[in-house]
Amino acid sequence: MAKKRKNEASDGIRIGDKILSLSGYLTKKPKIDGTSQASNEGISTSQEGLSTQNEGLSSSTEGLSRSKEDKRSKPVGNPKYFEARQALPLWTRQDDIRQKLHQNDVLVLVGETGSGKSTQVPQFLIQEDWCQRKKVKVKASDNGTTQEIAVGGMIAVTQPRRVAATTLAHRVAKEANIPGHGKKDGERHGPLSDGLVGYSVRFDHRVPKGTRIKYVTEGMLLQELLRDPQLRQYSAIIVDEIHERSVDVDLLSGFLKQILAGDKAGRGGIPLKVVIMSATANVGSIKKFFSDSESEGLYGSAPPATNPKTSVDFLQIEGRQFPVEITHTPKPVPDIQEALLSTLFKIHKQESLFDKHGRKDILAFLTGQEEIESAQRLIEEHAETLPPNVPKIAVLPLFGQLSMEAQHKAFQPTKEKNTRKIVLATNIAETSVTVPGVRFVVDCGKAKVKQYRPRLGMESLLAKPISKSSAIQRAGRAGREGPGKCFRLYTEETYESLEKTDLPEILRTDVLNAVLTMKARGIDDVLAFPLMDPPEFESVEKALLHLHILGALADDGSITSIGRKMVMFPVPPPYARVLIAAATPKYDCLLEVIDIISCITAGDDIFLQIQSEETKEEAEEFRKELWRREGDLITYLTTIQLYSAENADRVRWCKDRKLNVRNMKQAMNIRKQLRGLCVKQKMMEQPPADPQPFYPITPERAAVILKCFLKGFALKTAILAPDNSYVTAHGKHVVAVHPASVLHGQKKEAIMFLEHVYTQKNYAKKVSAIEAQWIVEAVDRSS
DNA sequence: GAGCACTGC
Repeated sequence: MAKKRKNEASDGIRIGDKILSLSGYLTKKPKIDGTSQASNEGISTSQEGLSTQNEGLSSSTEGLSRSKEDKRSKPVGNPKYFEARQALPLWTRQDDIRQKLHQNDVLVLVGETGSGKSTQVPQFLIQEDWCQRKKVKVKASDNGTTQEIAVGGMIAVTQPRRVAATTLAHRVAKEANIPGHGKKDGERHGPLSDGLVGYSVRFDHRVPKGTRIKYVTEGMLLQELLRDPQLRQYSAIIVDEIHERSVDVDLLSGFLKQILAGDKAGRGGIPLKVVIMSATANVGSIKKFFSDSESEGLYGSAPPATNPKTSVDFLQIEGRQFPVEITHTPKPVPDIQEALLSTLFKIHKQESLFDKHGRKDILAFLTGQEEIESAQRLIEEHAETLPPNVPKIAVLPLFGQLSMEAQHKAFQPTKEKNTRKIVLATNIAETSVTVPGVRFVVDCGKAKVKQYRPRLGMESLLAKPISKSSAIQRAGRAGREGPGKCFRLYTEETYESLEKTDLPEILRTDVLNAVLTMKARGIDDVLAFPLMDPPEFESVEKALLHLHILGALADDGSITSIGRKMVMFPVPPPYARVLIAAATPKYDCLLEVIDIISCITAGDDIFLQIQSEETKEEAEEFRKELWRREGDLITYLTTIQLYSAENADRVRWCKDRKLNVRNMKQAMNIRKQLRGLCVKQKMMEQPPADPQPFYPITPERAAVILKCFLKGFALKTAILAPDNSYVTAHGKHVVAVHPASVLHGQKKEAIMFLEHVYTQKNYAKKVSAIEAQWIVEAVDRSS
């Protein structure tokens, strides 16, 4: 992998009439002398293959006394769960795990679904000597005085999703807490009040006194890093589900690598142990990333590594999966819908509805809503023609934009006795949710992926071939409850031609937030930051320039006070910039801006798409009261203001207007969080509590709010051309107003859009009507 | 006239 820095010569970049010097953060740091790093001592790497045969044997006893180990192999915690825990594939390997971490700082653990790694590994480690809290003396960095602090004692387990973190915490709390111990009077809600196990996710924190194991979302640990760069309260960090490769986990890996390679002075000499857990076996690059002492940054320079020896070990645990028989098509299929239909009905006719393991339902992976809905129609039509002696079919769609109830239906067994369930799902069923009862998987081999194009400054959302790893994951969904079958609607050659793994998110998204995250955590030379998959130089450069335009970075590339303020808000940097502008006397519209940003960042659109024609008319009658000529942002504002003024039945209110109830609730959570943060940042006074009476916003006020949004989105504007198309002010692309926008089909002098996605066309989403003159004013930094 | 999936003191 050539990580050569391009554009070495660029010493200034023109933005409008301004030349920005990049010398401050594009200079290559001198490479650290390699002599001490050249030796490989201490790096004991992979023992793949061997380790799986070791099952049941606790191998070597070096470094640990035998008797101690024996004692530890017995479960600690609630006896009620001993039997289930001892049956887990991981159980017999616990001495191995302890041994490896006793000798090494990093353990890469591969364990398939059902191996029990997320629940058991922290429990195996918590009693280790190195995992105990210790009092140490550290020198304060500012005045050089020595102070005594406590280091370690806790284990953090990171998860990509909030639900995973909270459910795992509850599960482990039940297992680990000895009943009746430590429970205080009046604390009767759930085992988490006992201590030992806690969790911390956005909007929900339960970290009782005495917590030793803490489940957190990846973003939450990144946030903790802002306060404590050495993660001093932790003895170990367990990074779970690293194979999902979120941007957050990539950044976290970089910071962990730096802590591991650092001189440990900030931790009073106490090392941090790291367990990296993956459900897929292709962890070669991850092992290499953590063991390479000659750590390459994005473009070849190294972090200050005073302790180059990071020893990495490896262990693979077999999962608890039933075998899945995989069938490919002999020839490429010309029509996916046709192939799907014939495969589904072949399975349905040939396979029994039940066996000793239970139901035998079908899960089909398709690309998106449109494909799912047309397939549903075809299947239902064809099902009508089935002879009466064949079981019936119930088709259930499953995708993110569906209501909670509709999604729930896909998880529940069919009520009718003689009926087979066919779930037609997007990628949501690959990672986020598990559909019970599935014994057959049909895989179309594609998925829609969002990809950021740094050069165009826009995203695309298109169906692309999945990776091998994803295909294996999909097939695995057939073997959770009994032996299964997977039918791939593509040839074996096509499978062999697939990429090994998916493109990690950091290579698919705008790195704007990632770069600001690094800058705020003391990374001056972001190009030297260690990443498993460094983005292209141009992407980083674009992000740096964009952050400079937003005022988050100074001319020399250092973070500004605005930038520091921006990272306090859990929203993308342009939104954070708008929040800060809204608090200034010039705009003075913070409450309204918080309302709008809450709606936008609550998830997908708060307005549900309307399925049938009849409900459409009805809902549109209700929605008319929300629509505003100024565009989508002011429409969101009106919506959330009316929603929060609603006293009677908010769920009913949403249903009438076809609003996503879940997202509206989420928006209210975000609103509360943002208001709290703004009060804390002294950007406003404590606002009055809900419900507040609703007053429709005046056009003048709406103009102020939109001007304020331009402080974050001046680049995302377009002007109406003589041919009635909108041409972007930046880049001169033609954009069409997305059909979901209230401004769709309307002609305005100019528009501002918060999102820019290529699907069928170049679409502008979250659109507002503006005046061309406002764009000029917004770009002027002095105002 | 169109909508992969997550997430953040």
